[in-house]
Amino acid sequence: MTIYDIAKLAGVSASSVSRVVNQKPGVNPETRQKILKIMEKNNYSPNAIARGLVSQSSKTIGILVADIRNIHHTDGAYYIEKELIGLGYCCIILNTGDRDEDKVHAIDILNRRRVEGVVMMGSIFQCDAVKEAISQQMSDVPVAIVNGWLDLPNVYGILSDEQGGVASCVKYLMAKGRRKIAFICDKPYNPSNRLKESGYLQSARDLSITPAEWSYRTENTLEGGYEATLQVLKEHPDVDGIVYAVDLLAAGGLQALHAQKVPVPEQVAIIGINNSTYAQICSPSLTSLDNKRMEASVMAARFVIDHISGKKNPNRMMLLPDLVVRQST
Amino acid sequence: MTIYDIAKLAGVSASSVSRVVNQKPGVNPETRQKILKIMEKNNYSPNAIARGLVSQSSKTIGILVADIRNIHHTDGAYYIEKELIGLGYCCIILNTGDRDEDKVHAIDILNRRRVEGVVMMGSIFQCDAVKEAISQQMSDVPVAIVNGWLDLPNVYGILSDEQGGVASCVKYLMAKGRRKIAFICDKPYNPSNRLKESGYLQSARDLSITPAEWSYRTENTLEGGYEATLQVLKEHPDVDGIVYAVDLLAAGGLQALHAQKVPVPEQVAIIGINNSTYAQICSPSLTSLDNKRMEASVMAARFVIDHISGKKNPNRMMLLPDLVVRQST
DNA sequence: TTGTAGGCGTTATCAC
DNA sequence: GTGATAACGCCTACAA
Repeated sequence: MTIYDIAKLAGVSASSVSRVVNQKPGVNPETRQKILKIMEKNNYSPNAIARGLVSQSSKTIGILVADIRNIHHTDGAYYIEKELIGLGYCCIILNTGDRDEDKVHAIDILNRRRVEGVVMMGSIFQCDAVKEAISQQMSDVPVAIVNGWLDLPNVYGILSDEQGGVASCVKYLMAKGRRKIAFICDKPYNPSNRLKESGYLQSARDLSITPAEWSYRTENTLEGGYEATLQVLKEHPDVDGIVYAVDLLAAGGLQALHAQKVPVPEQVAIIGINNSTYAQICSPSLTSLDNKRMEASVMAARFVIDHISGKKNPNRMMLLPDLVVRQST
Repeated sequence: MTIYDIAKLAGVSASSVSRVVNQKPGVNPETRQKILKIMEKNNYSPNAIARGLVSQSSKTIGILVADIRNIHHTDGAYYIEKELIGLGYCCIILNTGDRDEDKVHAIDILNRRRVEGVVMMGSIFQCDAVKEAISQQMSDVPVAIVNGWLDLPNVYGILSDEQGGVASCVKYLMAKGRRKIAFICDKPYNPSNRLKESGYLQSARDLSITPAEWSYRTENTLEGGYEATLQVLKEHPDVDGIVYAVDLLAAGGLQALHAQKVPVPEQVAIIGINNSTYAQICSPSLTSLDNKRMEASVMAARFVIDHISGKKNPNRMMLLPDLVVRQST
């Protein structure tokens, strides 16, 4: 059912139908009613693809996520979709995984579909491969990176002060009298994790330990946190505080501490990052660093929209995390 | 940059370029190389919108979710996207919320974009409003509903035996000697929850209680589970088992039981549903009903693809849940 | 092997 | 207030 079909049924031209569909003036009220009625009867629905072709606008935004199952990313996607849907945009969400070629491939897919903006969730998109792909293929649409940044004119970086955040976690534990503080990070060596690690290494210099020997890496799973924590306990029986790069790891660590009958927070105090539901569910509940992912996601969507509608924004900004104190410290 | 631009640069016609782009035969190898080189140099990328218009196929699938932040739904979306991306499809994910008009509106959006298939995640899409919208606007594309079903020729229902699942939870508790078993369900009165509730009510008839007085409803949040559990303890101090409709509620319940110094599972055994990460994180870890959401999601994607490629499948099928036993029982 | 012409469904620009 | 007509970028006969 096209505007031509409707036009034929109504005994008018396609242009008149188009005017009615788009609620434009310059059509006789009676004709309009007639057309409207026929459209309704045949439940006509305009073809967004044809519309996109002629108007040169897809009304589509791409969202790139390493893994949509990671709540931390999905939460952001929710707010982005919410911001955009009201403006007539749809979101195409692509899971890229963490391989460079797949990230570039995803950008290619979005480019072919002529998306009008892109939001990338996570620091793994802060890499040369993505930078090159953007500058080659998407140099004319806004790209916002949540928790990352690339030095290109059309890229907006909404960063979180991860380094300072982790440092504040360490300092909080120190203020509580802890001196043997370990750090357990998830594996992917992405910019975010590097910052977290360096935040730990720097602030831990004030401790009576060799920080590098107290910094661990493991898989971002419950088991990963469990195993790494056992290792910490084995290599450093005198540990009295652990900062985990992610709540999920802390949850796994908590189970390891329980298994070893180590009282939390009495003997070992622990802190997670993300302030997720996991942190609330754990027992004892987890003190966790709120790194403002939601706010960052909303900003990302706004920056993309603003760019489309010609409004200016700074290319780079940083949000400051807050520590949410619960029972584990 | 269009095929015409490339054609001009290469001194050939647009159709030759088109043939090269689509890797079709009937073009001189040398010409092909020349065109290829020019495409590369100008990093030409075909316009999927124009292509969609002429080929009458959007290569797009819509995914409807009440709330993408609900891991239970997102997990499914992940598998669906994974199945489809390799076939050249992209997914548009829409958060509908639970209001009928918003669900219908979402269907309208997908229809305008001429999606070639739809997957709806969750039983809330099993309702008359959606049924009417589908039969009016999307009667010619496959629609798969995960955990729901509508009696229309183009709709596939991949159901989970929620009723039997909850009944088996109750029976498992009975086999463990429990006799005072309560049921706490989340609020939305959707088909899934009705089935869960009736599964409880039926199997609880074998107990020495009045089931209706032991069946509760609350918000689907940690606090909801907490409060409802306190209420159960208050109204039925002799409770010795609780089945929660969702792991998150059980996690909240666990906190309430802890707060009231009720030992789990010694005094009260509890079971959740979904077998999510929450169940693993809790302490004690939660026995939980695995309702095969992942498998159902993969099936949904398959059915949609099969329908598009002309393969037949049953309109309705049911997956059987498994109980995953952990420490809470 | 190559090029031309028509059409996919819409919108926008003109005439009338 | 209306209706032709030409784009938009691509694909596919069909003709050369």
